[in-house]
Amino acid sequence: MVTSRDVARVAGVSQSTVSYVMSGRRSISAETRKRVLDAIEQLTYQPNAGARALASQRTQVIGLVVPFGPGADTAGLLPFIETIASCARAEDHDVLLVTTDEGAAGLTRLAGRALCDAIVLMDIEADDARIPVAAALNVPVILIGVPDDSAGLHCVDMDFALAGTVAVDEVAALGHDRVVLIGHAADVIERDINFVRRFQRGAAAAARRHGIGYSVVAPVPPGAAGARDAVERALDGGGRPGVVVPNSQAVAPVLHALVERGVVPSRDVSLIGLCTDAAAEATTPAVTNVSLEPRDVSRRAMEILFRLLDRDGEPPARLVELIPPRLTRRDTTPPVP
Amino acid sequence: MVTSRDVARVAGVSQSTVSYVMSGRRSISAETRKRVLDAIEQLTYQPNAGARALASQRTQVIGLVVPFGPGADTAGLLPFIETIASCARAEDHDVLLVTTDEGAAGLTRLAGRALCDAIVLMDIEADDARIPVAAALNVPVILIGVPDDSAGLHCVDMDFALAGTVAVDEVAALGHDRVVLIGHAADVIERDINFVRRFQRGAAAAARRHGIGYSVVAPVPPGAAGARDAVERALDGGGRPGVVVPNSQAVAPVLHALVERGVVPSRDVSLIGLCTDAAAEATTPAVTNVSLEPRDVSRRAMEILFRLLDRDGEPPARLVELIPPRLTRRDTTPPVP
DNA sequence: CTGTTAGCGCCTTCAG
DNA sequence: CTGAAGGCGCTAACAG
Repeated sequence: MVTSRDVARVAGVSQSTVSYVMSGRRSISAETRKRVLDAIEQLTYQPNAGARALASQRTQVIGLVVPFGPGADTAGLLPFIETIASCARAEDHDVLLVTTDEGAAGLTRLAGRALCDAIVLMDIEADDARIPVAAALNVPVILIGVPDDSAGLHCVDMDFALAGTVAVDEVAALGHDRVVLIGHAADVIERDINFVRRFQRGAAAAARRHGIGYSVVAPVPPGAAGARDAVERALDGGGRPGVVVPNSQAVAPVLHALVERGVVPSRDVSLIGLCTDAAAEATTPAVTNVSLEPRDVSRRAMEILFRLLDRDGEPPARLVELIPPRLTRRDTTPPVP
Repeated sequence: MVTSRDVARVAGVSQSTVSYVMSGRRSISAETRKRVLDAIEQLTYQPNAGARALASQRTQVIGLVVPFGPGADTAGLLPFIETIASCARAEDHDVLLVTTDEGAAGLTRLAGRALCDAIVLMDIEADDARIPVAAALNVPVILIGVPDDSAGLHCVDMDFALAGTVAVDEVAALGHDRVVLIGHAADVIERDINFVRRFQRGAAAAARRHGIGYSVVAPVPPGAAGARDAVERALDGGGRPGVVVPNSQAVAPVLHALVERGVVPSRDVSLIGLCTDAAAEATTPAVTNVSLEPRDVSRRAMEILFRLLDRDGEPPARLVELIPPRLTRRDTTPPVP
């Protein structure tokens, strides 16, 4: 292993000068700097992360707590992780992965052992036992998701209420006289991730405003059978409803269940999914969707987190930030009149 | 921050005794041990990771290099990451995420800065520029994927050749007189991940052995149009072919393209996908599949990696290990006669 | 502008 | 069975 002392010897300077050249926290003559940088290059020196962390109290690591394990909404997770990793690297940080099944213990471990400088916490439940623990840590924490009480922690999430509004606005604009939400599986509802409620609230309010019918079919068991049954109930009211599916997992099954019954989306019904663009384009026909923009959410979360890490950069005053969704018209809705 | 000296003071012992109680590398009287453990509990002491790494030359971190970024096979990635994280935690290690787009630089950073004790490298190309770099590092490396030349590194992968064999064996057992492979997108073939070749080799050999027809439709552009076109060509030969789709992304589109044409899987053709069980169950109807067992592969990889980390535990003599696939019969093939 | 020095918190050898 | 002491490699005062 090559240390900064080796570099110092080769460059003919003191070890601390090497340190200062790397950190830039002191002015160094051009000539000395060059000698040091040359020595660094020649020896392919890299600073030891543990030693640096010990001395500086900075690990340059972001802890990321992701929902793995049973019952996790594992589907759209990758774009989050990917964006978070890339934002971290852009600020010269690395990402340490911790899984949700460690619970609050994972958080205290991250902070207590000084494994990271800041934490991103995903998969937040409405009444999440980890929130008070997270709030008491001595490192900044950002939540992706909005709990009932964030205990003073900053949160970023998609704007599910607005997503509901946007979806129902579109249904109304397409001239339907009623909208049916085909909702979530029972376990998701029970876990009480509050986006379910938030979406429905936005959708219901929009329906009321437009004066169109509003109903919810839920819970929807996962798989083809559950979707078939839900579609059956959704079409029960007759007419030409707008069908909104605020559940990524259910979009494809519902679509297939409709097609199976000979119901042609865009002609007989309108179908709008709440899912990623990738998922919306993967089905046949491609589904008109309200997108969850995981990348925007993650990017914003990291922005706030790094502001929290800088003592000078003031963090945003607003504790909760909601990222607006985007509607993309595809093949399961007719053109807007 | 509470340190081991604080614990020592409270317990009335020396700091080194605290260290020995935690590591167990020295026999400690029952009474002393209890006093120390009580103090640890009382103060909720946790050892500082940086200090420990500096002193012990062990970070208790596994570096995981995952294929994010453009053109990555992002689909079935999560089970790998999840399993690797869980195996790491089971051995009291954490996982540091590095993305493929850092290339070889990511590897030298992980090792050079002593950010981790060992590295898992995924998404290996046949002629991968990172292999020689990885082989020269001073930390153990395990490859998930098999390059042409592993430079002495241990590799684990799915047995794609056997997967091809198993799929075609099933097609033959179902009485089809020809099998059609609906292959990969052009970019995957060009990237030269060698599983494409391996699968086709196994499939072709099996077809020859059974004396049935064998043809490949490739490249297949992503999306519904590409699938429709591929299905058209696949059915061109007439009769009642067995269709094998060794491309997770294409399984659903191909299925839908078949249904669209009024071809009923299991009655008119047999359809076998190469994909995860989750993906196979997500379509309607559920697809008979040969599963890639990412969990088995990851588990085995971590097993080898930790053996490589133990100086006493001898690593397996065999450098390349292939995990056998598993065939699950679902709704797109008839019952085996 | 540069060098010297005192830790950061823990592991581990050497003494007892 | 336990303590004392040195050092892991780096940062950041303090002293010129």
